Amino acid sequence: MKIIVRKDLTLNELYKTQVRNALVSWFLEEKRDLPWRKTKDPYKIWVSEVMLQQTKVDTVIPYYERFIAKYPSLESLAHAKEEELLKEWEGLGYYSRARNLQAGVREVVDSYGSIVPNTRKDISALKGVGPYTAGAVLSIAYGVPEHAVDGNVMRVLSRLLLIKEDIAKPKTKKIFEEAVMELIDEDNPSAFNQGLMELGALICTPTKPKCLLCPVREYCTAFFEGMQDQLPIKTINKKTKVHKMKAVVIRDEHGRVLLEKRPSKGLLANMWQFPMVELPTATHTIEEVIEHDYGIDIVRGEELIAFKHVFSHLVWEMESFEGKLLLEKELPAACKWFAIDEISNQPMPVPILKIWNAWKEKN
DNA sequence: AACTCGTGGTA
DNA sequence: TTACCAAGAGT
Repeated sequence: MKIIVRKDLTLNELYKTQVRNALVSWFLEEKRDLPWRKTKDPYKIWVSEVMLQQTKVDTVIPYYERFIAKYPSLESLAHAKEEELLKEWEGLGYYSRARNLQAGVREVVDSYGSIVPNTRKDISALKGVGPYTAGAVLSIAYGVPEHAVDGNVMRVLSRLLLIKEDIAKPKTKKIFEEAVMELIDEDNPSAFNQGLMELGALICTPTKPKCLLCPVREYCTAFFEGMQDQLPIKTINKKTKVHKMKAVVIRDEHGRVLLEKRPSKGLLANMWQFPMVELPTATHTIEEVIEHDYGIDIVRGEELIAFKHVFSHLVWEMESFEGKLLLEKELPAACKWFAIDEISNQPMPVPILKIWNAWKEKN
Protein backbone atom coordinates (compact mmCIF):
# COMPACT_ATOMS: atom_id res chain seq x y z
CA MET A 1 0.00 0.00 0.00
CA LYS A 2 1.33 3.40 -0.94
CA ILE A 3 -0.29 6.52 0.36
CA ILE A 4 0.27 9.66 -1.62
CA VAL A 5 -0.21 12.90 0.25
CA ARG A 6 1.13 16.02 -1.36
CA LYS A 7 1.92 19.09 0.65
CA ASP A 8 -0.94 21.08 -0.88
CA LEU A 9 -3.27 18.32 0.28
CA THR A 10 -4.30 17.46 -3.25
CA LEU A 11 -4.91 13.75 -3.03
CA ASN A 12 -4.65 10.83 -5.41
CA GLU A 13 -8.04 10.27 -7.09
CA LEU A 14 -8.18 6.53 -6.37
CA TYR A 15 -7.29 7.18 -2.72
CA LYS A 16 -10.04 9.76 -2.39
CA THR A 17 -12.63 7.48 -3.92
CA GLN A 18 -11.70 4.57 -1.70
CA VAL A 19 -11.66 6.62 1.48
CA ARG A 20 -14.99 8.35 0.88
CA ASN A 21 -16.70 5.13 -0.16
CA ALA A 22 -15.41 3.24 2.86
CA LEU A 23 -16.37 6.06 5.21
CA VAL A 24 -19.86 6.63 3.79
CA SER A 25 -20.63 2.90 3.66
CA TRP A 26 -19.53 2.49 7.26
CA PHE A 27 -21.59 5.46 8.41
CA LEU A 28 -24.77 4.31 6.66
CA GLU A 29 -24.35 0.89 8.25
CA GLU A 30 -23.18 1.79 11.75
CA LYS A 31 -24.58 5.23 12.53
CA ARG A 32 -26.26 5.76 15.87
CA ASP A 33 -30.00 6.31 15.96
CA LEU A 34 -30.11 9.94 17.12
CA PRO A 35 -33.24 12.13 17.25
CA TRP A 36 -31.93 14.76 14.84
CA ARG A 37 -31.17 12.05 12.31
CA LYS A 38 -34.89 11.46 11.81
CA THR A 39 -35.38 14.77 10.03
CA LYS A 40 -34.01 16.94 7.25
CA ASP A 41 -35.79 20.05 8.50
CA PRO A 42 -33.03 22.68 8.31
CA TYR A 43 -34.39 24.36 11.44
CA LYS A 44 -34.21 21.17 13.50
CA ILE A 45 -30.75 20.34 12.16
CA TRP A 46 -29.71 23.87 13.06
CA VAL A 47 -31.02 23.52 16.62
CA SER A 48 -29.20 20.22 17.06
CA GLU A 49 -25.92 21.60 15.76
CA VAL A 50 -26.03 24.58 18.10
CA MET A 51 -26.79 22.35 21.08
CA LEU A 52 -23.98 19.98 20.12
CA GLN A 53 -21.36 22.73 20.15
CA GLN A 54 -18.82 21.67 22.79
CA THR A 55 -21.46 19.39 24.27
CA LYS A 56 -21.78 15.59 24.44
CA VAL A 57 -24.44 13.77 22.44
CA ASP A 58 -25.85 12.09 25.56
CA THR A 59 -26.26 15.46 27.24
CA VAL A 60 -27.97 17.03 24.24
CA ILE A 61 -30.58 14.34 23.49
CA PRO A 62 -33.13 15.19 26.23
CA TYR A 63 -32.68 18.93 25.70
CA TYR A 64 -33.21 18.53 21.96
CA GLU A 65 -36.38 16.48 22.44
CA ARG A 66 -37.91 18.99 24.86
CA PHE A 67 -36.81 21.96 22.79
CA ILE A 68 -38.30 20.69 19.52
CA ALA A 69 -41.51 19.71 21.30
CA LYS A 70 -41.85 23.23 22.67
CA TYR A 71 -40.49 25.08 19.62
CA PRO A 72 -41.30 22.86 16.60
CA SER A 73 -40.85 25.60 14.02
CA LEU A 74 -38.83 28.70 13.21
CA GLU A 75 -41.88 30.85 13.99
CA SER A 76 -42.51 29.29 17.39
CA LEU A 77 -38.93 29.99 18.46
CA ALA A 78 -38.96 33.45 16.90
CA HIS A 79 -41.97 34.38 19.02
CA ALA A 80 -40.74 32.83 22.28
CA LYS A 81 -39.94 34.92 25.34
CA GLU A 82 -36.25 34.96 26.12
CA GLU A 83 -36.78 33.86 29.72
CA GLU A 84 -38.75 30.80 28.61
CA LEU A 85 -36.09 30.04 26.04
CA LEU A 86 -33.33 30.29 28.63
CA LYS A 87 -35.35 28.06 30.94
CA GLU A 88 -35.36 25.39 28.22
CA TRP A 89 -31.60 25.85 27.90
CA GLU A 90 -31.00 25.76 31.66
CA GLY A 91 -28.20 23.37 32.55
CA LEU A 92 -26.92 23.07 28.98
CA GLY A 93 -24.38 25.88 29.39
CA TYR A 94 -23.01 28.46 26.98
CA TYR A 95 -26.27 30.36 27.27
CA SER A 96 -25.42 32.90 24.58
CA ARG A 97 -25.95 30.03 22.15
CA ALA A 98 -29.65 30.15 22.94
CA ARG A 99 -29.99 33.90 22.51
CA ASN A 100 -27.91 33.86 19.33
CA LEU A 101 -29.98 30.99 17.96
CA GLN A 102 -33.18 32.92 18.52
CA ALA A 103 -31.65 36.03 16.94
CA GLY A 104 -30.62 33.97 13.91
CA VAL A 105 -34.04 32.36 13.66
CA ARG A 106 -35.70 35.77 13.78
CA GLU A 107 -33.45 36.92 10.93
CA VAL A 108 -34.61 33.96 8.84
CA VAL A 109 -38.28 34.65 9.61
CA ASP A 110 -37.96 38.37 8.95
CA SER A 111 -35.58 38.43 5.98
CA TYR A 112 -35.76 35.03 4.27
CA GLY A 113 -39.47 34.21 4.37
CA SER A 114 -38.85 31.58 7.06
CA ILE A 115 -36.62 29.56 4.70
CA VAL A 116 -33.18 28.81 6.13
CA PRO A 117 -30.76 30.07 3.47
CA ASN A 118 -28.83 27.41 1.54
CA THR A 119 -25.59 29.19 0.72
CA ARG A 120 -22.57 29.48 2.99
CA LYS A 121 -22.49 33.23 2.53
CA ASP A 122 -26.09 33.79 3.63
CA ILE A 123 -26.28 31.23 6.41
CA SER A 124 -22.94 32.31 7.88
CA ALA A 125 -24.31 35.83 8.27
CA LEU A 126 -26.88 34.56 10.79
CA LYS A 127 -26.15 35.16 14.48
CA GLY A 128 -24.50 32.19 16.12
CA VAL A 129 -23.78 30.38 12.85
CA GLY A 130 -20.02 29.99 12.41
CA PRO A 131 -17.99 28.03 9.85
CA TYR A 132 -18.81 24.63 11.37
CA THR A 133 -22.55 25.10 11.88
CA ALA A 134 -22.91 26.63 8.42
CA GLY A 135 -21.31 23.60 6.78
CA ALA A 136 -23.21 21.14 8.96
CA VAL A 137 -26.64 22.57 8.16
CA LEU A 138 -25.82 23.01 4.46
CA SER A 139 -24.55 19.45 4.02
CA ILE A 140 -26.97 17.60 6.31
CA ALA A 141 -30.20 19.47 5.58
CA TYR A 142 -29.60 20.56 1.98
CA GLY A 143 -27.03 18.10 0.64
CA VAL A 144 -24.64 20.90 -0.27
CA PRO A 145 -21.00 19.71 -0.47
CA GLU A 146 -19.53 22.04 2.16
CA HIS A 147 -16.97 21.36 4.88
CA ALA A 148 -18.06 21.06 8.54
CA VAL A 149 -14.85 20.88 10.54
CA ASP A 150 -15.15 20.25 14.26
CA GLY A 151 -12.80 18.68 16.78
CA ASN A 152 -13.66 15.17 15.59
CA VAL A 153 -12.88 15.99 11.98
CA MET A 154 -9.52 17.54 12.84
CA ARG A 155 -8.56 14.52 14.94
CA VAL A 156 -9.64 12.00 12.27
CA LEU A 157 -8.00 13.81 9.39
CA SER A 158 -4.83 14.60 11.32
CA ARG A 159 -4.39 10.85 11.65
CA LEU A 160 -5.69 9.80 8.25
CA LEU A 161 -3.51 12.32 6.40
CA LEU A 162 -0.72 12.68 8.98
CA ILE A 163 -1.29 16.40 9.47
CA LYS A 164 1.02 17.55 12.26
CA GLU A 165 -0.09 21.16 12.59
CA ASP A 166 -1.24 22.31 16.04
CA ILE A 167 -5.04 22.04 16.01
CA ALA A 168 -5.20 24.56 18.88
CA LYS A 169 -4.09 27.29 16.44
CA PRO A 170 -7.06 28.97 14.72
CA LYS A 171 -5.38 29.13 11.34
CA THR A 172 -4.81 25.37 11.30
CA LYS A 173 -8.51 24.80 10.73
CA LYS A 174 -8.20 26.06 7.17
CA ILE A 175 -5.93 23.13 6.34
CA PHE A 176 -8.63 20.71 7.44
CA GLU A 177 -11.37 22.60 5.61
CA GLU A 178 -9.34 22.28 2.42
CA ALA A 179 -8.76 18.59 3.11
CA VAL A 180 -12.49 17.99 3.54
CA MET A 181 -13.26 19.78 0.27
CA GLU A 182 -10.72 17.48 -1.41
CA LEU A 183 -12.14 14.30 0.09
CA ILE A 184 -15.86 15.06 0.35
CA ASP A 185 -18.40 12.78 -1.33
CA GLU A 186 -20.33 15.12 -3.60
CA ASP A 187 -23.10 12.54 -3.96
CA ASN A 188 -23.66 12.35 -0.20
CA PRO A 189 -21.99 15.19 1.67
CA SER A 190 -24.35 14.64 4.59
CA ALA A 191 -23.19 11.08 5.20
CA PHE A 192 -19.58 12.03 4.51
CA ASN A 193 -19.46 14.88 7.02
CA GLN A 194 -21.42 13.01 9.65
CA GLY A 195 -19.29 9.94 8.94
CA LEU A 196 -16.12 11.84 9.81
CA MET A 197 -17.68 13.01 13.08
CA GLU A 198 -19.20 9.62 13.89
CA LEU A 199 -15.85 7.97 13.25
CA GLY A 200 -14.22 10.42 15.62
CA ALA A 201 -16.85 9.79 18.27
CA LEU A 202 -16.95 5.98 18.07
CA ILE A 203 -13.65 4.72 16.60
CA CYS A 204 -11.01 7.41 16.12
CA THR A 205 -11.28 8.58 19.74
CA PRO A 206 -8.85 10.98 21.44
CA THR A 207 -7.27 8.19 23.50
CA LYS A 208 -7.10 4.49 22.65
CA PRO A 209 -8.49 4.71 19.11
CA LYS A 210 -10.11 1.46 17.99
CA CYS A 211 -8.01 1.14 14.85
CA LEU A 212 -8.78 -2.57 14.42
CA LEU A 213 -12.43 -1.67 13.92
CA CYS A 214 -11.77 1.31 11.66
CA PRO A 215 -13.30 1.28 8.18
CA VAL A 216 -10.48 3.46 6.79
CA ARG A 217 -7.58 1.83 8.62
CA GLU A 218 -5.95 0.71 5.38
CA TYR A 219 -5.93 4.31 4.17
CA CYS A 220 -4.70 5.82 7.44
CA THR A 221 -1.20 7.26 7.31
CA ALA A 222 -0.90 7.54 11.09
CA PHE A 223 -1.80 3.86 11.52
CA PHE A 224 0.70 2.94 8.80
CA GLU A 225 3.37 4.89 10.69
CA GLY A 226 2.16 3.75 14.12
CA MET A 227 1.58 7.36 15.13
CA GLN A 228 -2.16 7.38 15.88
CA ASP A 229 -1.50 7.91 19.60
CA GLN A 230 0.71 10.93 18.86
CA LEU A 231 -1.96 12.78 16.85
CA PRO A 232 -3.47 15.26 16.74
CA ILE A 233 -0.92 17.75 18.00
CA LYS A 234 -2.65 20.07 20.44
CA THR A 235 -0.97 22.59 22.73
CA ILE A 236 -2.30 22.82 26.27
CA ASN A 237 -4.21 25.75 27.70
CA LYS A 238 -3.69 27.60 30.91
CA LYS A 239 -5.23 27.08 34.30
CA THR A 240 -8.31 28.77 35.67
CA LYS A 241 -8.63 31.53 38.24
CA VAL A 242 -10.47 31.01 41.52
CA HIS A 243 -13.19 33.37 42.76
CA LYS A 244 -14.46 33.08 46.33
CA MET A 245 -18.19 33.74 46.06
CA LYS A 246 -20.80 34.01 48.79
CA ALA A 247 -24.50 33.84 47.91
CA VAL A 248 -27.43 34.55 50.21
CA VAL A 249 -31.01 33.28 49.98
CA ILE A 250 -32.74 36.33 51.44
CA ARG A 251 -36.39 36.27 52.52
CA ASP A 252 -38.54 39.29 53.33
CA GLU A 253 -41.44 39.57 55.80
CA HIS A 254 -43.81 38.04 53.21
CA GLY A 255 -41.57 35.01 52.76
CA ARG A 256 -40.54 36.11 49.29
CA VAL A 257 -37.01 35.46 48.00
CA LEU A 258 -34.71 38.00 46.36
CA LEU A 259 -33.27 37.20 42.93
CA GLU A 260 -30.94 39.23 40.74
CA LYS A 261 -30.77 39.11 36.95
CA ARG A 262 -27.20 39.03 35.69
CA PRO A 263 -26.05 41.54 33.05
CA SER A 264 -26.89 40.94 29.38
CA LYS A 265 -23.24 40.35 28.48
CA GLY A 266 -20.54 38.13 29.92
CA LEU A 267 -20.67 35.08 32.13
CA LEU A 268 -24.15 33.54 32.55
CA ALA A 269 -25.68 36.52 30.79
CA ASN A 270 -29.34 37.22 31.64
CA MET A 271 -29.52 34.29 34.03
CA TRP A 272 -30.99 34.75 37.53
CA GLN A 273 -29.05 34.24 40.76
CA PHE A 274 -29.26 34.87 44.47
CA PRO A 275 -27.55 38.05 45.64
CA MET A 276 -23.89 37.20 45.52
CA VAL A 277 -20.65 38.90 46.53
CA GLU A 278 -17.01 38.14 45.97
CA LEU A 279 -14.91 38.38 49.11
CA PRO A 280 -11.20 38.31 48.31
CA THR A 281 -10.33 39.63 51.76
CA ALA A 282 -11.79 39.36 55.25
CA THR A 283 -11.97 43.11 55.84
CA HIS A 284 -15.76 43.25 55.49
CA THR A 285 -18.58 41.00 56.58
CA ILE A 286 -21.07 39.56 54.11
CA GLU A 287 -23.76 41.76 55.61
CA GLU A 288 -21.66 44.87 54.98
CA VAL A 289 -20.94 44.02 51.36
CA ILE A 290 -24.56 43.06 50.71
CA GLU A 291 -25.63 46.39 52.18
CA HIS A 292 -23.18 48.22 49.91
CA ASP A 293 -23.96 46.29 46.72
CA TYR A 294 -27.71 45.74 47.10
CA GLY A 295 -28.90 48.57 49.36
CA ILE A 296 -30.52 46.25 51.90
CA ASP A 297 -29.80 45.41 55.50
CA ILE A 298 -29.91 41.71 56.28
CA VAL A 299 -29.04 39.37 59.08
CA ARG A 300 -27.16 36.28 58.09
CA GLY A 301 -28.70 32.92 58.96
CA GLU A 302 -27.52 29.36 58.79
CA GLU A 303 -25.10 28.06 56.20
CA LEU A 304 -26.66 26.16 53.28
CA ILE A 305 -24.00 24.44 51.17
CA ALA A 306 -20.44 25.08 50.11
CA PHE A 307 -18.98 23.70 46.89
CA LYS A 308 -16.67 24.37 44.00
CA HIS A 309 -18.11 25.05 40.57
CA VAL A 310 -15.74 24.81 37.62
CA PHE A 311 -16.42 26.88 34.50
CA SER A 312 -14.38 26.61 31.33
CA HIS A 313 -11.95 29.34 32.35
CA LEU A 314 -12.63 30.11 36.03
CA VAL A 315 -13.74 28.56 39.29
CA TRP A 316 -16.28 29.67 41.85
CA GLU A 317 -15.57 28.54 45.38
CA MET A 318 -19.10 29.04 46.56
CA GLU A 319 -20.49 29.42 50.03
CA SER A 320 -24.20 30.00 50.58
CA PHE A 321 -26.29 31.14 53.52
CA GLU A 322 -29.81 31.92 54.52
CA GLY A 323 -30.59 35.56 55.18
CA LYS A 324 -33.45 37.63 56.54
CA LEU A 325 -34.35 41.11 55.32
CA LEU A 326 -34.20 43.83 57.97
CA LEU A 327 -34.49 47.00 55.91
CA GLU A 328 -34.84 47.72 52.19
CA LYS A 329 -33.41 51.02 50.92
CA GLU A 330 -32.54 51.24 47.21
CA LEU A 331 -32.94 47.87 45.53
CA PRO A 332 -30.96 47.65 42.25
CA ALA A 333 -33.08 47.51 39.09
CA ALA A 334 -31.81 43.99 38.33
CA CYS A 335 -33.23 42.68 41.62
CA LYS A 336 -36.75 41.43 42.25
CA TRP A 337 -38.67 39.62 45.00
CA PHE A 338 -40.26 36.32 44.01
CA ALA A 339 -42.77 34.06 45.71
CA ILE A 340 -41.35 30.64 46.54
CA ASP A 341 -43.28 28.85 43.80
CA GLU A 342 -42.09 31.35 41.18
CA ILE A 343 -38.39 30.77 41.74
CA SER A 344 -38.25 27.64 39.63
CA ASN A 345 -39.71 29.50 36.66
CA GLN A 346 -36.63 31.70 36.38
CA PRO A 347 -33.67 30.47 34.36
CA MET A 348 -30.79 29.85 36.76
CA PRO A 349 -27.33 28.41 36.20
CA VAL A 350 -26.32 25.10 37.76
CA PRO A 351 -24.45 26.47 40.82
CA ILE A 352 -27.49 28.59 41.74
CA LEU A 353 -29.81 25.62 41.25
CA LYS A 354 -27.62 23.69 43.66
CA ILE A 355 -28.12 26.33 46.34
CA TRP A 356 -31.86 26.48 45.68
CA ASN A 357 -32.16 22.71 45.96
CA ALA A 358 -30.23 22.80 49.24
CA TRP A 359 -32.59 25.50 50.56
CA LYS A 360 -35.68 23.52 49.54
CA GLU A 361 -34.43 20.39 51.30
CA LYS A 362 -33.85 22.38 54.45
CA ASN A 363 -37.17 24.26 54.44
C1' DA B 1 -4.69 35.54 17.82
C1' DA B 2 -6.08 35.01 22.25
C1' DC B 3 -9.60 35.13 25.37
C1' DT B 4 -14.41 34.41 26.87
C1' DC B 5 -18.24 31.51 27.41
C1' DG B 6 -20.98 25.95 30.96
C1' DT B 7 -21.42 21.56 32.15
C1' DG B 8 -20.87 16.68 33.21
C1' DG B 9 -18.10 12.71 32.28
C1' DT B 10 -13.70 10.30 32.33
C1' DA B 11 -8.59 8.74 33.09
C1' DT C 1 -7.73 15.50 42.70
C1' DT C 2 -6.21 17.36 38.59
C1' DA C 3 -6.64 17.69 33.92
C1' DC C 4 -8.87 17.28 29.85
C1' DC C 5 -12.36 16.77 27.11
C1' DA C 6 -17.22 17.44 23.61
C1' DA C 7 -20.69 18.17 16.76
C1' DG C 8 -17.59 26.25 18.27
C1' DA C 9 -18.82 31.17 18.03
C1' DG C 10 -18.23 35.97 19.41
C1' DT C 11 -15.17 39.56 20.33
